[in-house]
Amino acid sequence: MTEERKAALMFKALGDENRITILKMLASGEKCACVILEDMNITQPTLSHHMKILCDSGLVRARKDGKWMHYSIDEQGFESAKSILNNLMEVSPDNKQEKCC
Amino acid sequence: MTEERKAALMFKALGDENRITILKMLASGEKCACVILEDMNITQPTLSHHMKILCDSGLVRARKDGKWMHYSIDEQGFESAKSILNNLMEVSPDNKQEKCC
DNA sequence: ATAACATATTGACAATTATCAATCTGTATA
DNA sequence: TATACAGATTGATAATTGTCAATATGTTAT
Repeated sequence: MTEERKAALMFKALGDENRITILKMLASGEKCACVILEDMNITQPTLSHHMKILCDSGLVRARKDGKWMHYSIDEQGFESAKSILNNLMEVSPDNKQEKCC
Repeated sequence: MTEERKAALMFKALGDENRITILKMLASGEKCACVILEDMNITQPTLSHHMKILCDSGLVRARKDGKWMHYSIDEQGFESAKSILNNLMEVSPDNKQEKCC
């Protein structure tokens, strides 16, 4: 997978209003799915869908406890997002300044 | 507009492979549209569409010079993106830890 | 075992977004 | 003024993504 694709996937995960709301909730600590669901105007399958995207992106970790799923921010994933954002600004060797028209 | 919506819009702008490629090109300095277009496998209207999204998000600035458009990274927009990302982690007053199931 | 519950998965549909061809607008130049 | 060029806009279509109802899976309690 290209760097560009990786970056785009990470930001796609962040590019949804409901997922931002979920991340903000998780900022205050681990939450189980049912608590997140209560505070949001979406159905349970939709929440499950969003949690999958957040976990796949590395931004969120899941912990199973009996029949409950507990979700929390994955700090490492967030650091990764930050460095992807920072790396965008850095000039790569194959990306030299071209003479413009 | 809610904070969540603003954040989602910023990350949506970043959540496209072609736009990431464009941003990487701009990292090495200002480029005119025709140069960007040459290096990418998209048509001129599609590029124009992406540039609009990047400019609207505040990540890129446009400068008109005769019939050419020159685009460059807007550092302030990038700082804004970074702080949105950082603010996600911060606990807001209305976002207290709830007792979980 | 059975029932109740939490979450995941599936499949269908709606909304959004990316893309292109055609056309329009504005600018420079012959 | 006429022509050529750069980029924006429009309208149509394809691809992707978000959403829900229905159902499946796995877990706890009766």
